[in-house]
Amino acid sequence: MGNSQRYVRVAVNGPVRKSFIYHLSDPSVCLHPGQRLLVPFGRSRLPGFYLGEADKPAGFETRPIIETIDAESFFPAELFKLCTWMADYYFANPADCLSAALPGLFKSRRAIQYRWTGDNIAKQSSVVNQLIKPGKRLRPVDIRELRAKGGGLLEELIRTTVIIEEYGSDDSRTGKTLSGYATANRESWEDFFGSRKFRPSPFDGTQSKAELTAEGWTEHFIKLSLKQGLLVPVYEERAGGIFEFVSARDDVIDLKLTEEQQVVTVSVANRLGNGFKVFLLHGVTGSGKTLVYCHLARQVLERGQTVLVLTPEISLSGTALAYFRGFFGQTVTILHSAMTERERLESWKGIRTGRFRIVVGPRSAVFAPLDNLGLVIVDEEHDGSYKQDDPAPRFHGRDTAIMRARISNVPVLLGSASPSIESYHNARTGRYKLLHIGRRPGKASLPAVQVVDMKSQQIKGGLAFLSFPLKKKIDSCLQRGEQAILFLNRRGHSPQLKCAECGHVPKCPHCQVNLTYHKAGSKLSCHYCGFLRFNYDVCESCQSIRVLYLGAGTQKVEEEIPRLFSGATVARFDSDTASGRKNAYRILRDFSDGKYNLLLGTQMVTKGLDFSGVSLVGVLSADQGLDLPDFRATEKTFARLLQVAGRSGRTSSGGEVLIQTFYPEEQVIDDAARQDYVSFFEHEVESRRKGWYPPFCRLVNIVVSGPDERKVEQEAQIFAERLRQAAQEYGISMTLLGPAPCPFYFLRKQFRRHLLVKTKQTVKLVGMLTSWEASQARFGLSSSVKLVIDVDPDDMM
DNA sequence: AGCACGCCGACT
DNA sequence: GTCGGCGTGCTC
Repeated sequence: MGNSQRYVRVAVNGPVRKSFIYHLSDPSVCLHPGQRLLVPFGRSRLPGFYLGEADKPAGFETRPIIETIDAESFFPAELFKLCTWMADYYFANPADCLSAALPGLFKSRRAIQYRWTGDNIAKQSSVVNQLIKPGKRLRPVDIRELRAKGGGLLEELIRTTVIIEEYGSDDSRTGKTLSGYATANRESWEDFFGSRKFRPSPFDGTQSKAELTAEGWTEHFIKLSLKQGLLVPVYEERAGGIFEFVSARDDVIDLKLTEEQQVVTVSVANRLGNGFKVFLLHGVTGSGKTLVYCHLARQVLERGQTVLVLTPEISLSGTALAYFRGFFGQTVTILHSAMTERERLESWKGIRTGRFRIVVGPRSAVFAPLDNLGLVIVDEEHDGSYKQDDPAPRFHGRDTAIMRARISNVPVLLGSASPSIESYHNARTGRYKLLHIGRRPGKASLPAVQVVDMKSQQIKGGLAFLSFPLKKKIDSCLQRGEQAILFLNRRGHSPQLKCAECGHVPKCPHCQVNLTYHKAGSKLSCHYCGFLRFNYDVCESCQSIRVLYLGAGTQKVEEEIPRLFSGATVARFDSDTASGRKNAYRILRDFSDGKYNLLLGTQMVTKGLDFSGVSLVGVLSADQGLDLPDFRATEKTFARLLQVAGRSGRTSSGGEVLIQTFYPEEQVIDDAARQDYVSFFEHEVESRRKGWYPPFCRLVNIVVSGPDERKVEQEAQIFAERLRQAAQEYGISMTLLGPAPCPFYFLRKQFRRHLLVKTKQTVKLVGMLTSWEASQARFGLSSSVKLVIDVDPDDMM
């Protein structure tokens, strides 16, 4: 052997953003980029991704690959290229990027399962006290326990086949998903629960586990009741899956394109098959962008190619989805956050095999393994949910989609009623081709918008959230038998509790932000970390019972509405009422069927909803977020106002919108009221130019966090200093701001400082960071702090 | 991320 | 004297 060894580069998941070199014990094996391999890593064995061949490394001995996990690579060449681009651009671990492209059921670490075999019984009893059932899976606790005993015990047990490892590349579970439980035996109910502290009533129909938990059931009681035969599990039939929530609009296929829509369609269609180009479609709300997408997609299919369509996160509402289903029936698949892992896997397989030729989904759908791509569409391209910021890779779905189109050398169409400043700037400067639709089809016209100054218009002694003009409008809307949408970007009951005697405000012990009062369950909740506190009746500081409930969230407004409007039936639509896959759909369907005449909600009501009965939209407060230290605050406010206003009068003429604000003189409010995007853009782009923000530079946000504030500050300072030096050595010109406390400087028990880099040379900067980190683990920072690097952040909170 | 190695304080 | 705290460094 010796010199004839074959060496390969492998990426493994985790915070180590570099590849590792192994040798193959069988040099004749054929590997493909992205193929999964099992490798020894430290004292454990991990799945990794094959990146390519390598030269014999100097300075260390390589270890051999244990085995290949999959017989082939799941990454077509173009997709592999996209993932490595993502790793390079967003300063991410290539393994994390590749993992993000695979269905959850494949996900590396969790895919490894351990099972007892029943071999070597003597050995078992010497290590584990409990009785071992052969074939039984080890629970995570068991594995942790074995690891804790140390000395390579787990490895030893694997070597002696007491335990076997399984690397599922596919799962063998039944297709059934548990949807909840039903009451099975009412007669014995009283016998069992009669003498207990916990005495639930039998219930009709199926209750999900979450619903039962809300009523006080514990895991323990559910298990006991199943054993006693009081409850039975109810499984969901998978057939149909997600589509039961998205009814196809059969009528759309016959809709004629308007002249404007036709022009746009032809412009993009002419580019099909002629290489990469970015189009930006600026179309007013309700202008029928989705219809344009469908017509284009049809032409792509006719050319024998496939289409990738990205939509913002929670578009379960699915106007877009309903259109695509109506047009393309079974050739379109949807990737959705509400899908089960199993459904995702099915969908993913169908895309690979070519059964589905159109994919509609949120940012993660950018990885859809489509072959022979012909067109990429990004709907609502300005939407913040395209940026992933929590787990790495912290990528931007829209920008990644553009890169995907570039790699496949096909056109990409971005659409929005309020394009991001970056995209519109690119269109203005000629990098993108600008297309425009200025009119709604048919008789529908843009709604009339009125701005109400809350400084003078509050009902005296009444409710702070409702002005007299809005009250009157709602009254007459309901009298006409029409529907209204009320938008309030704040969930819960009261965002602040305050002691009337000492002024004390209860805060989250982990995050130092005000706790929001939720009436249901009488609890205080932290909207950042989920911290809960029950039964806060007396001030924790002075024991006074005079606690004031300040401000208004959707819950409080919902509660006040019946008193304010006789005959109002209100549906609340926020993440508290619309959680779970069915609730959102149910609320929207009922509103659409006219069961309610008011829909009150947060962000969620602004996106893509299409109700013909709605003639009034009330924005209870336009100002939320305007005073946050966020360079995108204005842009987000404008987009939100335009979106929500667009829900009004979508089929009839004469829709109305009323915006309540404390800043009626602000440019952004005025532009939103006139629905004048170009005016808004001109002002905003000028302020970005002056402040040197994107699109005139790019941002990299670096967050240092940890439990010890002094340490965090100290390490952030050290990092800033070294970063400055390194940038100088590499000849990178940049402006470094900070370190400064993050806007939320204390979250989840962690103190946070951030550094903001403004530069035109992100690629060079990220390259520098990569080689720095490769030569010095964790950039030489103490491991008592965590470092997160976010390239092109959406916000810097 | 894990996990081992190593150098200082509270115990038998 | 040793058990064990968690700060530091490494994983091909």
